[in-house]
Amino acid sequence: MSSEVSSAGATRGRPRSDQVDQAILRAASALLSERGLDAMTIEDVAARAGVGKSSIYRRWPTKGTLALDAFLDAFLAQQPRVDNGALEDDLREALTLWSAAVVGTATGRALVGLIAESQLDEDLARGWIARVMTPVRAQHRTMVDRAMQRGEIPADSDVDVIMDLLYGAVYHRLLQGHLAITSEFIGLVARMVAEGAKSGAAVVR
Amino acid sequence: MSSEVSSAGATRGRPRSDQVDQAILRAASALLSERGLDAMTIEDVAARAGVGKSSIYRRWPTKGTLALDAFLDAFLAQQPRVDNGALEDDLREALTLWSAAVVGTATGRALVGLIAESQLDEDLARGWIARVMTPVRAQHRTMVDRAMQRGEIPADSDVDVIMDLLYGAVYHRLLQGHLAITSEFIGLVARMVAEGAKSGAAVVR
Amino acid sequence: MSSEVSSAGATRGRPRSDQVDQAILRAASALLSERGLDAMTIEDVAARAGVGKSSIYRRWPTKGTLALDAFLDAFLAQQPRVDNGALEDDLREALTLWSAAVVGTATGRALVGLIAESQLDEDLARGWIARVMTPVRAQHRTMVDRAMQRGEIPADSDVDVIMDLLYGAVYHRLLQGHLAITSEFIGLVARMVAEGAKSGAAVVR
Amino acid sequence: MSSEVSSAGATRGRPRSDQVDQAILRAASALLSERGLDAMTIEDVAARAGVGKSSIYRRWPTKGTLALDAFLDAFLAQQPRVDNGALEDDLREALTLWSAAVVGTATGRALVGLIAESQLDEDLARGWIARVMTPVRAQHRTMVDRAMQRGEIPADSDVDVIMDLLYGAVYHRLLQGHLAITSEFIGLVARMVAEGAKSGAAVVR
DNA sequence: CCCTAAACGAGACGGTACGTCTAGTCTTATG
DNA sequence: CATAAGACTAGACGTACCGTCTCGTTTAGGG
Repeated sequence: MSSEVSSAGATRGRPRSDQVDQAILRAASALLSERGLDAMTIEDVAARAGVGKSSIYRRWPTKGTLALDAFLDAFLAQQPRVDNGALEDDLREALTLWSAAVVGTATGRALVGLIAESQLDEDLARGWIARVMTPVRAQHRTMVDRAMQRGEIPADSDVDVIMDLLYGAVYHRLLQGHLAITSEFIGLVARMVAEGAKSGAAVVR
Repeated sequence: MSSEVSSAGATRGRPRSDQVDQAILRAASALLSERGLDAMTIEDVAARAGVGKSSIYRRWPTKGTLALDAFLDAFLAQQPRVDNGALEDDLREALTLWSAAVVGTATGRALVGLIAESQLDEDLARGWIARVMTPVRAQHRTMVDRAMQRGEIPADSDVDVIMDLLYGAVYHRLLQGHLAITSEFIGLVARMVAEGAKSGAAVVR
Repeated sequence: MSSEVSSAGATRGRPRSDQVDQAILRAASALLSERGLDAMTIEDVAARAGVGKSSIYRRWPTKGTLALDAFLDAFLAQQPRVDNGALEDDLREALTLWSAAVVGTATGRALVGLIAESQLDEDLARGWIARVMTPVRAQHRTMVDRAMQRGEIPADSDVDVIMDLLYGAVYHRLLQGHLAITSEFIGLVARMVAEGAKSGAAVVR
Repeated sequence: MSSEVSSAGATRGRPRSDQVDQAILRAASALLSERGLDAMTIEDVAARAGVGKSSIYRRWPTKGTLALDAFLDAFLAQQPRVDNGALEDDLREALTLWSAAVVGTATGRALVGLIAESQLDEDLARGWIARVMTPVRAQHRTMVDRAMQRGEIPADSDVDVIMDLLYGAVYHRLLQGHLAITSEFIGLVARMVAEGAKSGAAVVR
């Protein structure tokens, strides 16, 4: 978000300080965890980082985009690859790891806040898709790809739909809060999605 | 939300005016549709309704709860019962109706804003579950109940999980915005959920 | 400046609080004396008065107009009438009293700051003329009027010019700071203006 | 102001560029005329001159001192010597020329802004006296000196007082703005000062 | 002819105050 | 008592400049 590749080699003027980058991200990350996105103000971040407000606005256009970068520091590579040889097992394990990272944690509260904020902040919405959704889906998509290669599910399955069902269910409970995300729930979701996929239901006819 | 039953019959002083109730709701509803929840300020609602701010705060504790009431005016009974004799058809039709009401409409924007806001406003979160989630789910749950009675799916299926998969998928795309909600998508979701349910995957073992 | 006569008797809404008025003026006055107009910030005034910034902006459009009101509290009626029976004596005493109030005092620094600020703030410039220049000149003008009635100076003298010469000289030294305002200087100024007036030089031919 | 004589002959390193000097002064002068001293920011001057901010700060400690140099470019030698053989005539002509240069002109606005700023900037105040007041007064003082040599006014008159009366009056109207500077006003001022001086009123007894 | 120290442009840096906005509460006069 | 109006404290917003500080890049003199 803050990275802008200089087209030419023209680096004129005083270069941005990495220390400042780090100080801001650390402060933002801390406040995000402690108080949530809503209570994280730019002014507090600046004060906590020992930085002028303009140094923040120079780098991030909105609170959300800053929070996204701060969030990624914590969320980075927290979703490891899994491979159990069977689709249902892979799906269950992926969901279990996801829920461990997210349910009842500071990371989870930050994630929910970012989704809420991204409804209002177009920059954030784009960044969210590009830097969270896409990588995480790419990572998890390999589970489904392997199942297709194994012949466990049809080769022409719509992977996106499978992943939307899988993650949609847990995000739904996380965001609406109408029911708890238990291991039983995760087990049922994984089994249903796997069964549905095996039956060829995800093939576009 | 706004109704507070006076415990005794003691109704002293000037009674609350229904006209004021209506004026506030009409103004809130209009602003909600026009500009979204975030840009709908209590001050604007008061001005548009020709009402003092305190008359709003007397009735609703937060912006979100007011917006919820305003939203329900529009959303009320917009989700009709369907019955086609086959689970997949019922699910597809329900999703289709839901998406027609929500995708790209003012109602949809309001719905998304309310979900976002409910992450910050506990009163709203409770109201949202009680007054939107619960009724809509109850209404749609009958589709699954009928399928169980027909023997189309196992009698001990976990209906909540089925519904979370069904609605989770579409809410996911609505909130994350990573992919469009097309009729193909709806078709695949309905088919996969129906197939998964039929295979007995939703039964708690 | 802050007084606005309500055209009708319509006093709707919560009335402005006199306590707030006083608190703001007291704080502004203190800061004006301590640090001068330039270092007197609206934020400091609000903090010192225990008042929201908007309560200041509601009353005064600019820092200058607030400072003017604060200044008048201190300057009010500090320029008493004098009457010695001879124009030169009157002029000298008036200048002496003025310089005592202004040279090397907090009031003087405030006065100089206000004149400087009034070059940038049209509202303040108007207020300064209406509420400082005009009253003070009216008060001192009586000295010249009496001299005309006595026949000491021609009856058709231009009183404005006489006063501009008198006060112009001391303001000049006060603002330019090129030379000190001594009692000798004041004596010479008073004498020259009195002599010039007696010689009929101030009569428009 | 910008000239600093190097004590030894040690002029090592890259010498200051005259082009830069000129570019800064030209930009400052333009902005000073267009928008006044208050709206002339160092940042704008640098941008307009195509110069780094540090090149300005290297030469001038404050905005005021820069503005003074910029002002002098325009004001330089704009106040020519006059000699009519009679004090009153000389005074009137000097005031007339001064008012032509200053009343309602960009130069006048700059002058007023500089006087205002010099109340806050000690460096500027010193520079103002040394580089504007003193030269202009020295120039105009010759009028009074000639009158003394001619015997038109007493030889022991206090020339400073005479000049403070003369210029005090017009500066007063210029800065306070309570009354216009008309040719009638100038005529009366010149006559009164001349008459007062002739009567020996400016002699210290 | 190279060396080196200062000037140069650009622009980042920590600050500060601005004037605006909204929140939610409080205080009037009027119904 | 409810109401419309609007003042109240509080505090974040995003902007604008300040005066200082790094950068990489000239540009001259002195060796």
